[in-house]
Amino acid sequence: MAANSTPTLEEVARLAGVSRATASRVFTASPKVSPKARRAVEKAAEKLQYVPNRAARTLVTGRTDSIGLVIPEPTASLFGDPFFPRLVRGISEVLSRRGLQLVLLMPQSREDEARLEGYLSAGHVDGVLMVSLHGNDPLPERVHRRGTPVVLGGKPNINSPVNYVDVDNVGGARTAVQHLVSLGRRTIATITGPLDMGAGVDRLQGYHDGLRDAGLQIDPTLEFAGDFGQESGARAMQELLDRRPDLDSVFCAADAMAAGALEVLRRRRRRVPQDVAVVGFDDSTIATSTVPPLSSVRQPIEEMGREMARLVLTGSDGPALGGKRVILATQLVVRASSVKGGGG
Amino acid sequence: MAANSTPTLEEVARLAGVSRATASRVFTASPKVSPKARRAVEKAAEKLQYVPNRAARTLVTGRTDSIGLVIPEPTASLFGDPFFPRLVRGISEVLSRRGLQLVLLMPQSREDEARLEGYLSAGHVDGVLMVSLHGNDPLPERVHRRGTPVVLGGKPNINSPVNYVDVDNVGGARTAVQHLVSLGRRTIATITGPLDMGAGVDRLQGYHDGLRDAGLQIDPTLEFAGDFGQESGARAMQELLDRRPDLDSVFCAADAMAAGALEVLRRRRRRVPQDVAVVGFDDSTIATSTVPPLSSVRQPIEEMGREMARLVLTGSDGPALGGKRVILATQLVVRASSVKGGGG
DNA sequence: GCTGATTGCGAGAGCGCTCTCAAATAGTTC
DNA sequence: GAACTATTTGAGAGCGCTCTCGCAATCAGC
Repeated sequence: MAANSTPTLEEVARLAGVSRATASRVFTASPKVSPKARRAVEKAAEKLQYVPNRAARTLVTGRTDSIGLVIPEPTASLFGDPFFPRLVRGISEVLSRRGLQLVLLMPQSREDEARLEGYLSAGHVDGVLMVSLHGNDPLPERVHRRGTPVVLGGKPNINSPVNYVDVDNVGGARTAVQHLVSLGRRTIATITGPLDMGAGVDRLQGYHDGLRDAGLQIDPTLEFAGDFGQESGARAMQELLDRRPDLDSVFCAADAMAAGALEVLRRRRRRVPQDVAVVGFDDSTIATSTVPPLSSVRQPIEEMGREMARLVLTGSDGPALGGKRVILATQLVVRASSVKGGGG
Repeated sequence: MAANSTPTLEEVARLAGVSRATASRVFTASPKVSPKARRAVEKAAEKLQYVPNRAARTLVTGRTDSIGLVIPEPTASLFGDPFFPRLVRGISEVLSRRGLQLVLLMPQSREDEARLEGYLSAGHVDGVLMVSLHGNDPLPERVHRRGTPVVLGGKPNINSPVNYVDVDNVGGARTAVQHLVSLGRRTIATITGPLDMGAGVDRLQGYHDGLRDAGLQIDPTLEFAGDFGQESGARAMQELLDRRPDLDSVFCAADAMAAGALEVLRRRRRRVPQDVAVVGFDDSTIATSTVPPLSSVRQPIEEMGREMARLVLTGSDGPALGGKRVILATQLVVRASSVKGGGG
């Protein structure tokens, strides 16, 4: 009934009739404690509802047993959809097994990012994962230099000593274009992502590669940049149709943009896929809810998460080995936006 | 050049030629330090790249200056869409101003939840926000009882002493039904959310209220439960059409379910809105990308986030006052799924 | 029943910081 | 310039925990 505040190890030890050291050993799963002493401590802890104070433990061990995942606000909004939970699922799978806690951090502003750097540097986490940063964000390098293991999700667009895991954006985009070519399309436009992001650049690269494979010309009038968002896809489609009424297909670097494009195509009375075939990227939930359903490039998001987690853990054991990178394969999913009656 | 590890306050103080206490005062923005001493400390800190060790500070102050936001995995997937970033934006807005760090926690499994309870109880955060838990999850109460301020987003479906903020689900659903009634619809079906969630129950309640307002009968054959997901909406719509081919409208407790319903209506050759009017809930991005665009009930998500943050902060100042609650108004957005040519 | 391992335990130092308290310094007033 | 008051400063305790060390207890071997 008494409102005593959180119990300490000291109190548990006293109640159990052992020393603080012995009680500590029970909670650190550390060597040899007699079954009798162990039971006594466990019982006392149970009775007092004892939970070890994390700050105290961290102070002495230097470990926090948690890993941070940094997702800048704009990213979170764009990938609204399953990207985010799927990534977390993959990461968690690996961390859970090791008893580590995942904490997500979403800076909303420059100001937040500054605080975040302090947070990460202050030893709040044992390692940091970051996804799809814009431009050449200095954060990963800064944190890396301070000795915290860092793993990026998505290739940084500057050369950087930081480890990263990425999906094969180039290959995926190339496959998408090859698919359109195999369908007999020859005037293939693209709505690119932001070109200050690795994914944006790489998907455009893959588009170019695909054209080259087929002996087609790269034509700037067939390219228009979006920002991965639906609105931008609609705007881009309008512009492209105005410029090139003869286009017979479009590769969109994101499903959301493809959804925007489909809307415009419908308004302009172009039949999909007969007049214009459309392929997206991400294979998000949007892909199955558009009319017609969207052919899209699927990414192994969970696997990316798992790989990121694995990488950050090897970093936090040994010294951070610089510049490790892992690239994961993508896969084309064909639906009715490119092949009449195609796919699910 | 020497690889000395993270500098301590001691070292900064020595370099600045002051005592540890004075140096500490500089970083805690605490009382009177002479400009001269302050400058010396700041210079030393800059030179050593000093960042205060958070664990040590927490150990003595008992504060962590961070607030946890718990989002169970299934929730994160369902609200794929902007819900999540918008909520975070609202919360961050308030926390940022106070210099607090928001950390997100996404338990993926029962096991994770157990660890999470430990994490929260171990004093890792000064307060906890939780959204849309299923059933009567014991976590909030447990954490609350341990003395950590807790605020729920969404009404818990059991009576609980825990503070919460919710949107007016009853009122929103009621308005949606009134809208359908005003359109002359009389056979109004509903696809409900999961009835072990507050939002599910309340929206059904609002549906009933709306019918009652209009003097219409509550008819169980017009109700079918979904899980807020698109698939479940499709299944529910099929079932409802089989049972009641005469229905002239349907209120869906989530946009994703409405999207599933629209798909089925299209397959069954029912024109929307002429034959069947559809209204969703959430006013998510899905609402504008369906064909036709979806009338939907908009929720003030950011405001909910802000309110949650404010509430948890008052809790962490004074003693946690039990059972404070805040309900925020919703708003109907009319589009073409209920009114021909209607809305955006 | 004595010696030498082996195992279980407690004493105590100390992680890096904040904060109280009293000493030192600077500033006023008559 | 003495007597005070206001302002800065430093010494030191201690937050709750882990972990090294050395001692006590147990056990095996002969």
